[in-house]
Amino acid sequence: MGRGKIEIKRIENATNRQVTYSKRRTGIMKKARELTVLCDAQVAIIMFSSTGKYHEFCSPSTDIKGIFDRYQQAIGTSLWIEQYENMQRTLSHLKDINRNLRTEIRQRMGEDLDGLEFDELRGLEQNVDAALKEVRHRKYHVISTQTETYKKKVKHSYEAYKTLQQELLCEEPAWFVDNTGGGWDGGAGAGAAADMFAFRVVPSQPNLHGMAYGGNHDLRLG
Amino acid sequence: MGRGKIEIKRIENATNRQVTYSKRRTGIMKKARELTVLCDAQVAIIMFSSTGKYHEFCSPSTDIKGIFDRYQQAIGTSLWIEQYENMQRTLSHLKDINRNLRTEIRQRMGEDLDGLEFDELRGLEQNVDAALKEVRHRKYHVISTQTETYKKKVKHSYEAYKTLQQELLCEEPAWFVDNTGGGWDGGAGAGAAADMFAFRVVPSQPNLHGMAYGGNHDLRLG
DNA sequence: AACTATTCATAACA
DNA sequence: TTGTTATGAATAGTT
Repeated sequence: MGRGKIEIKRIENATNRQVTYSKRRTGIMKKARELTVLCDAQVAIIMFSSTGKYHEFCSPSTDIKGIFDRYQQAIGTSLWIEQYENMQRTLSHLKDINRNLRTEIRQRMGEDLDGLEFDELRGLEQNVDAALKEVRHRKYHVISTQTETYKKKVKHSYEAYKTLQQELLCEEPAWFVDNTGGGWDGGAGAGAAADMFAFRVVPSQPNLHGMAYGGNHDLRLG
Repeated sequence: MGRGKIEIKRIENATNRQVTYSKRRTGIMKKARELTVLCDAQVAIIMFSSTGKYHEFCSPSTDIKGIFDRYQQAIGTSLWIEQYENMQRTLSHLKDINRNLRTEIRQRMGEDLDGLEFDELRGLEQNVDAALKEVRHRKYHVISTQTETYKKKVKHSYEAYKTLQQELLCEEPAWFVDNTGGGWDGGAGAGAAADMFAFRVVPSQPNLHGMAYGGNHDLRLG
């Protein structure tokens, strides 16, 4: 079809190649459109020229993605579907784990215990009891560490004050005398620290901030 | 081209349509192959006939997936990417939630407490303490329910025995006399139930079966 | 981008 | 189905 038969091999002349690509591409697209109409078929064509230019054809009433999804189904399984189904599996596995974790937390909070056997309840009790001891231990550790820290701070503060007082009394006693009325003593350090904790600890809320141990979790699935 | 020009519209005769589909399909595939060779192009074609039969063409040195990946790049972004990224997001969100849940469980087990403030520790302690009370309460409920059940069973059993004994003594006293030596009494019911629990409860393992509250969880991510 | 001499694809038929 | 063939379409080389 043309002024002479041509051999089907790569056209070396780049211009010629480009022209032929353009003409034949149009021809194929037309044929595809005709096939679509005449035979009620679904057709998708994607083409890249040697210069990287891109063209596509797709029968109406669908799109490339639609035909490709169908193609993947037809071909059995593969390409993205495998990847996709893997993710789906991972997802539902994660959801299962999630559900179990939430159940365990609720049970560790003393909820949803109806399904448990006696032995399980006893095990849970022992475990929670042990945990409670651990938490208390840690709490005491933290409070005593903080207390020590405050004792040291107060002590340092007191020493700094003493030093300053000495220096001032030597150099300029007059304006400082008024402030000596209340007085400081070494024992005040520990006392102040203890008071501070008494204040911080006792009146604060039973419920926690941060990780919300008050059972305020969103226990639905995310 | 053919023994007469045809109008480009759906061929109503199904057989004709099928024949035309087959012939024209072959034609398009040939054209595509020629384009591939002549113009050094990449071509992918997917076709579905109206009867659902599937055919494809793909230029050599690549495959359908390859061309589609290139297509998606060319078109910018889209098709499955959005879907895929949604799943990816959901997945990593679930992983985050799981990690938090595991952390909470560990903390409720008395582990990983180093990062907690004093207030958090105090809240955790109160919460675990309350949970412990709940679990104990439930445990006592279960054991007392079971005890009641056993009491009733033993009582019924005893009554059945009494009835049977009465009937046998009236009708055929001879062969039954040997078995009366051990004797049953009303109080034995409660006693037997209590013994059974003593046996079931005391020697069993500290660790639990089933949900494994012994801390035997796989706390890595699934 | 048009033109046209050719070859090719295929509609109807067997 | 598959093959044949008369005919319309596609297009290679040219302008």
